[in-house]
Formats: sequence, structure tokens, C-alpha cells
Amino acid sequence: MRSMARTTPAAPPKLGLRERKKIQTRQAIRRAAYRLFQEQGYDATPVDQIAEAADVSPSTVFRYFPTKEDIVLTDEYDPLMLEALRARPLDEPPLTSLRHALVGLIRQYAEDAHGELEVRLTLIRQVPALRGRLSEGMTQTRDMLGEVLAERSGRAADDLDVRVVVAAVLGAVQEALFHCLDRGRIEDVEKGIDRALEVLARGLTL
Amino acid sequence: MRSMARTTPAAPPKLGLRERKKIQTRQAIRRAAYRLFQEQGYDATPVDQIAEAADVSPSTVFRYFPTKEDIVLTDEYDPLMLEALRARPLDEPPLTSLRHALVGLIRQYAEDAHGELEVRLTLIRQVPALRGRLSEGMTQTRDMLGEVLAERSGRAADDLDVRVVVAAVLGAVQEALFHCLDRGRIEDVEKGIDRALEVLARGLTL
Amino acid sequence: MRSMARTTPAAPPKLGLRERKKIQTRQAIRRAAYRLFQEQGYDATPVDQIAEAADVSPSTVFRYFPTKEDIVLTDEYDPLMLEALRARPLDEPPLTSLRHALVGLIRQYAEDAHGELEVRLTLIRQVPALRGRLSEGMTQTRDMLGEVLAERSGRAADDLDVRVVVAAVLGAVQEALFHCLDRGRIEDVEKGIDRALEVLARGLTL
Amino acid sequence: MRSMARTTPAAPPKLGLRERKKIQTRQAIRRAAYRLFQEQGYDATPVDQIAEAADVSPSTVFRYFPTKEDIVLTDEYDPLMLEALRARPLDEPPLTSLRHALVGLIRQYAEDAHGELEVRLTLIRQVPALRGRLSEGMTQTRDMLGEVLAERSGRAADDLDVRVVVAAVLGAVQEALFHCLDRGRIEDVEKGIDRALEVLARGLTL
DNA sequence: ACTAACGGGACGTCCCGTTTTT
DNA sequence: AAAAACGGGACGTCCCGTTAGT
Repeated sequence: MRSMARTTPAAPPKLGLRERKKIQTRQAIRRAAYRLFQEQGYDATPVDQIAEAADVSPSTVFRYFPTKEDIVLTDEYDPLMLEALRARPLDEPPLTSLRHALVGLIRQYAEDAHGELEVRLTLIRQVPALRGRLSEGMTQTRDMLGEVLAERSGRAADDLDVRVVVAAVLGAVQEALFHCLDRGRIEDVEKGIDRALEVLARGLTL
Repeated sequence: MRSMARTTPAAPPKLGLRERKKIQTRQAIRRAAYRLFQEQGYDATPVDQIAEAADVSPSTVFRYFPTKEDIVLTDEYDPLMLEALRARPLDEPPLTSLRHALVGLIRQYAEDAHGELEVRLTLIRQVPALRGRLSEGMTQTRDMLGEVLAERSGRAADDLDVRVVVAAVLGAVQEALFHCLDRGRIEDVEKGIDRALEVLARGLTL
Repeated sequence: MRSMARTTPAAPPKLGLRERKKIQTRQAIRRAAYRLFQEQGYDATPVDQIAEAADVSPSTVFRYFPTKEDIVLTDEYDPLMLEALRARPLDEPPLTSLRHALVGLIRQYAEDAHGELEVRLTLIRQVPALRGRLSEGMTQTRDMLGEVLAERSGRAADDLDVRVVVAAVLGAVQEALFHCLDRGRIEDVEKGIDRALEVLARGLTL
Repeated sequence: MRSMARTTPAAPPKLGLRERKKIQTRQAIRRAAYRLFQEQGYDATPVDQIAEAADVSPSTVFRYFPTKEDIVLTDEYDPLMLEALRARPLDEPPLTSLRHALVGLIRQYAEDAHGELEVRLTLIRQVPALRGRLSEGMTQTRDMLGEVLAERSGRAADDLDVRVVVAAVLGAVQEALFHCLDRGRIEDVEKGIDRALEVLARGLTL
């Protein structure tokens, strides 16, 4: 987990002015977008408006994010998650491994982008198009997690059991996230996840 | 379950010519759409083309299906599922109840619309926009299932445990469906579901 | 030739209000476009402006003309030309047949759309993109003319000699048109064509 | 004609490294472009992609070729053609003079850029935009040839007869080229041209 | 000098809702 | 009531020219 703490600022040695500007612009666009989405809704916010709010040209927005959806969906946490998962001891039950990897990641994200998590979750929940794209990404995540899990347990990558485990865990975590979001207690998210995973662990008995 | 067998065509007693024509048109549009989607892909198929293929005007398409997505997503199975769930004995473990309700439903659908299941699953998997809308519908389904489960177990409707159960089961079922689809053995879907749910039942151990 | 005189207005029996409106709109767009092209140049005239000038929405412009180029290039004279060519006596030398067919057509066009010929020629000469599309259409025309000529002379459709004849004649006619256009004596176009074809007839000697 | 054989690489006496690099880059860009055009089509190939394939920046492409079209269209054969035409004896019939000038040029080009002729012809035939620009260039060529011919025959530069001669010859040559291209016998092009010009010489009789 | 980034604008496609004919 | 046409707006792609950095 310690290694995870070094995410973006991990390799800050020497970024040319060029690079720094790029990151700034990216941030500016994303921030503007999130704000407008929150205020007006996703569909009601044209890209042009985002551009204007971010003080760039519409072309630039599309240079940074191929589609409007990507403004919300792009992130770079997947590799971190895999790494975290691989770092868990081999004899640990998969549920526990996944739990640690996911919780660490979410904690990380919450630190990195203060408050963005909520907006993002809300958006994703409300805008069908985003959910679509997200679950596309999720599928990848799922596949990747599945692969790691499979390799750790000596099974085939497309083993049904493995996939079910991953799907169940991701579904449960998502429920936990939304549950906390609904209560406005996003900071309790770890507790929620723990509880959700416990339900899974005891075989879905109520 | 027998009552379930009578789904749409269950109550044909008195349908005016009007109604029958309407249903035919609806079918024609959907069929044309599915065919074109399969041939060209979803995004590459404009609504106008569907209209032409179905031999109706674009406006008519729009009258039957508020949006293009609804052509794929609309169905009428939710109430059936709820009914089936409510019909299960109260002391049955939730996992079992859900299993019966879902399997019955899928079996029903496979009978009703021969082969459509595969196309539909494939489409949904491939087109992000559809997945978005689907999971929107899914959310409703989830909520509804959750409510029934909650009421049966005397919990609150938004109880985290209940939601986790539903989410995990739906996720697992979906994995089973895709798993069978990938192998081209869609007819084994019940076995797949059983196996997936077993993984859940034993607490996600591998 | 007399039959040719009845081109567009040939079958005006009963056009619903719908159809008439459509034709009007088409005309309005084309007229507006031609005017603006003349005033500002082709490239400097956005489609939106044409739409505004024609008092329609941009979408409508694109409904009538798939691309901006088509506003200039679309016409419906090809079938007429073929018909005219076929109507010539079989034992006539090809040069003469082509001459009559082409001259008749141009005369027709000059009558139908008074003055448009000049603008159109000018545009086509000045805007490379249009020339491209035109020569695309021209290729078709050429092929069609070639086919008729081939069939009349009992040769293969892709016979080189036939194609050379057509190409030379079309090239010569075009030169004649531009020649008259340059002198502002567009009304002498028939004389010009005659002279040009004579050069061809005598084997390109000066 | 021998002098013609030394076209671009004819005078390599002293080219600074600078110059040589420039020529190389130019070549690299053109080559990359031709390859991509062939593979994907002209319109489907963005300039950026060409730049990448040629391993230069997009700006550089733009520095070497003002527009995308120029990548295909730019060449340096016009002056050679004029020179060749001027070198013909004055009392020769224009048809013969043009024939020699053109055939020599094409032969030259075929030698210089092995196989490029075909790609180029194909591209030009298929992409309207290119045909447009080409015929723009062609117009210049035509004008230049016309001038030489006019001066040799003591006529005005814009004399209709002269222009008709040039137009007919160029048209016929083009037909011959395409004719051979269609049959995949590009090496017979001289024969084809001869035959085509003969048709012209005998006054377009079939 | 070279290149990356940006700006601005056009094009053409699509969707969905409204208005007009039939 | 069905259809055809229209309107309006968004999206995403592309091109080419300029500016700012290395």
C-alpha cells in the first residue's frame, strides 16, 4: 500500500513547462466540466460551454478528451489497483485481497481529488450514457482483476467462478458506495464496504 | 410457473384490429432494428433506416419507441419477475428465491422470443449506450427486487445488506449469461446460473 | 428536339402542395447559394449562411443537398442528353450526333435557368473541389455517352477509340464554353461549339 | 531527349547537407502519404497520420506541402514538357509535336518514380478533390502548352482553335492512360497514346 | 530551427420534437 | 391519425495557420 501512495506525484522529477501546462489544462477542463455538470446536468451542458468555462477552445477540449463522456470517465487508477492486488499474500482469501485493493484505491482517490468522488458517482448514476461507458471500462477492470485472481488461484482466465467472484465484489462495493452517497456519508465508505463484503462472505444470507 | 407461461399472448381474448395492428407494427420495427443492428452495428444504424426497413415513417418509430435505445431495451418482464419472487415460500433463503424467479424468467423469454436473447445480449454487451440504459433499467429491477426481498425479510427497503444480495445475484447471473454466450452454449444457461449462485452461496471462496 | 423542350415542366399534371413546396425550397436554396457564391466566393460561404439567406435551417439545406458541392453540381440533364443522342440517325458521323445532342441540351439549359449557366461555369472553373466533383459526374456522362456511341457503332463499351471521341468532344465543348464565357459572349456559345468541333473534324490541324 | 533524362537528380553537383535532408524529408512525407492513401483512402487519412508515418511533426508536413492535396499533386514536370515541345521542329504538325513532348515526359516519369504513376493515376481518378486540383494544374499546363503552340503557329494565346487542340490531345492522352491502367498494362501506354492520337488525327471518325 | 499545443471555423451526421399536409 | 418536412442543436472530425516553448 505504501507504494500506492505515490501515484501521480510519483515521478515529478522534471516536467517541462510544456508538460505542466498540459496537466493544468486537463485539470481546468475537467474541473469546469464537473462544475457545469453539477449545476445543469450532463446532457444540458454542451462541450462548447465547458470549453468557454475552462477558457480553452472547443477543439482543445476534444484534443484532451476524445468524447464528452471521457471527461467524466477517464482515470488512471486501474494499474494501481492491479498492483495492489498482486501485492497481497497468495494464501489470502480472494475476498480479502480484493477488499484491500479496492479500499486502498478509493482512499487514494478520495485524497487525490477531494470531493470529486461524489460528483462523479452521482453523474455516473444519473447519466445512462456514462453508465454505459463506465461499465465498458468496468468490464476491462473486471477482466483484469479476474486475470490476476485466476493466476493467483491457478485457474483459467475465463473461469466462471473467478468472474463471479469479481462481479459480486464489484457489485457489492458499488452498492456500498451508492448507499453512503445517498446518506451523504461518503466518508464512511470503508465501513460500508466492509459490511457489504461481509454479506458476501457469509453467503448472502440475510 | 404455469401462470408465467402466459405472458404477452396470455390474454388474447379480445384485441381489436386496432390493437393487433399496433402490436404488429411494434414487432416489425423491433425486428427490422435488430436485424440492422446485427448487420451494421447499433451506432451505424440511423433511425430513419430502421423506419424504412420496417416500412413505416420515422415519426412512427418515434411514436412506438421514445428513443432509439428503447427499441432494444424495452421489455415487459419485470412484473413477472416480481410476481414469481413473491410466490416463493417465505422461509426460503433469498438466494434460492431469486434463483427460481430469475431462471423461470429467462426460460420464459427464451421460449417466447426464440434466439432473440442472444442478439440482445450481444448488443447490450457491445454498445455502451445500451449498457447504460440497461443498467438504468437494471437499477429499477434491482430496487424492485430489493423491495420485495426487504419486505419478505422485514427490513428497510434501502437496507444495505438487501441491496448487496440483489446486486451480487444479478451480477453473478449476468456473468453466467455472458459466460454461456461466449461459449455459444446459451442453452446451458441454467446450469451456469446454478454454478454461479453456488459460488455466492459458499461465500466467494475459490 | 421538340420533345426535349418539355423537360421539367413536362409532367406537371398534379403536384400536391407538398411537392410544389419542395421544389420551391430547392430552388430557394440553390438561388441563395449561387448569389452568395458569386458575391463572396464558394469557400468563403458557409452553409449556414446559405441556409439563412434561403430562410431555411441548415439541416434542411443538407436534406436537399447531401454536401455543399451538390448545390452547384446537381442537375438532371444527363438522361435528356442520352435520349437526344439516341434520337440521332444511325448513319450520322458520331461527331455530328454528339454536336446536336450537346447543343440542344445547352440551349435547353440556357432557357430553363436564365443566366445560371454563367455563374455555374465560373464557379466550376474557379473552385477546384467543384471541378473534382464535376469531372466525377463528367466521367459518368462520358461513360454513358460512350456506351451509346459504342452500341450505335457496334463496338465494345470500353473501346478506346470511342472513349477518345467522347473525351475530345467534351473537352472541345468545354473549351468553347469557357472561351465564350471569357469574352462575355455566352450567347454565341453555339457558334463557338461549331467552330471547336470543326477543329476536331479536320484532325486538329491549325 | 537525353537532356530530359536528367530531371531532378540531374544536377547533384553541390547540395549542402541541408538541401539533401530537405529533399529526403519531402520524399519521406510523400511516400508515407502515398502508402496510407492507398491503404485507407485519401479522405480517411488525416494529415497528422501522415506526419506520424513520416516521422515528422504535422507542422513540418504543412511546411513542405501547403495543403494535403499538394502532396499528391505537386510535381515538377511542367517546365520539362514545355522545353520538349519547344524543341520540336516548327513545321511539324501540332499533333505530332504534342505527342512527342507528352510521351517523352511520361516515359521519363515512369523511369524516375517506378510504379508511382499507377498509384497516382488511381488516386486522381478516385478522389474528386484531387481531380479538382489536378485539373486546376491541368488548366495551367493547358494554358502553357497553348501558349507555346500559339507562338509556334503565330496565333493569339487564347485562340480557340489552339485551345481545342490542346484540350483534345490532353483528353485523349488521359483516356489512353486510364485505358491502359484499367487493363493493368501500364507499360503499353505509348501504344495507347499513339492509337488515341490517331483517332484525333483522322477527325474522330470511328 | 523544430515542434507541440492551440484556435477557430466548417462540415456533415444524427437525434428528437414540432408543424404542416394529406 | 398517419406521413412528410422542418427546426434546432449537439457532436466529433478535420484542416490549416499562429503562437509559444525547447
